[in-house]
Amino acid sequence: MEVGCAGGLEELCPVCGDRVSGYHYGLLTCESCKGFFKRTVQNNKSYACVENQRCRVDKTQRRRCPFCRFQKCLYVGMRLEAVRSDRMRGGRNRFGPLYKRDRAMKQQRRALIQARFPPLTPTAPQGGPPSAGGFPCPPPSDRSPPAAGLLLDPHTELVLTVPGVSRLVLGGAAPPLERGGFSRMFSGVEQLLCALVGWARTSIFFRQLKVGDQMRLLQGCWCELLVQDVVSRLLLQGRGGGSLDLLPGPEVELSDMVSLAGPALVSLTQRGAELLDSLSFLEVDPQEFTCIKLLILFNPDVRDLEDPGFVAGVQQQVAGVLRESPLRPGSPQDPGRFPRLLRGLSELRGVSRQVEEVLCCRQLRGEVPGNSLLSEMLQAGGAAGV
DNA sequence: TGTCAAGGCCAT
DNA sequence: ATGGCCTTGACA
Ligand SMILES: [Zn+2]
Ligand SMILES: [Zn+2]
Repeated sequence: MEVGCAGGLEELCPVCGDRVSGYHYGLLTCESCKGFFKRTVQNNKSYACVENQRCRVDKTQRRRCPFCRFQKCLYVGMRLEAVRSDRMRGGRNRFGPLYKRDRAMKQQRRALIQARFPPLTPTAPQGGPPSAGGFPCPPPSDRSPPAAGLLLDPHTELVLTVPGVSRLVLGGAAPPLERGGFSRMFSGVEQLLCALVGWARTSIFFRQLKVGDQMRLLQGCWCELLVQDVVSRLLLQGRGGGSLDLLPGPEVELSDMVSLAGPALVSLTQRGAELLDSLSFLEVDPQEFTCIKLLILFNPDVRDLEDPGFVAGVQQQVAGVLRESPLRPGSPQDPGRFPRLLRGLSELRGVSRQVEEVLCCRQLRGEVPGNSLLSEMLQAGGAAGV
């Protein structure tokens, strides 16, 4: 458990809460989680959880369930790529600059905080906000414009470029499925998933949840977020140009697709096309897409939430913004628009279920690498019965 | 040349 | 299998 060294950083390991010993595989962690992550990835170990993937991982219980420990490692952002397959020692990797920036950021923030509050600052993020009433910044009193501004986080406009995902998820399968096709898509999905987790964690409401609830929400909606992200990117990029060239997939004939990928992907492709059609007709704008993303994330129906009331509260607020937001400055509010958007959302959920099914099949065929975020998400979803 | 994250070692 | 401590080595 680490011999105590005075002074040093007062930072805690995001996985188990033990003392941090430096940057390891992408972020500050303790020595034991560093070793655990290394062993797991190097030896390609896979664990099973005898509970429901919800075990507490802290300094005293971290050895009890390696599955949940590793799941948390991935969740907090430890990077598989930082484990060297050639086992080369020493030197620096491509995360060096990231560590440097992170250090600078922390120091800057520390200085700022100390300047403001000389003696105080125990750095309290929040315990558990009660329910509906406890929103810190925006009392729902104000009218729509400021509320919208507070709800939308700055990462909204982040555009992720993930080659291959849009075509494979919504546009059917690329022909060379057997060699490289899926693994290319997998890596795209993995990156996107990682980015989506990062996006969620920038949300101020999301950060007020306990980590357990954060994970439960993401395990419940990762695939919907994935689909939504791809859809919104296609629509926002495609507007202005010819619409939706990507859709049937320029390279693959429908008949080829049936023989190559089976009917499941074809029906998925068609549903995806329908979804894109209806949303493109609605001309959903980026702000609305962000609201939809938040509605997807804050789903109070997810099982076993510790604080479903808070999640429901956020959901209602976001829905309110979406319902009342003044759309284009010129056009009047259309009272029928909000229901149509919700209808689109439920279509999206249907597509998501099919995508998840396809990915799940891939996993059963052993095509999804273990030790991946995608694999963890699929396992959690399957175990929960969704 | 010092730094410090990667991998290795080995008592527990 | 775990985790505290050791060695390595690209980069500044
Ligand atoms: Zn730890
Ligand atoms: Zn567990």
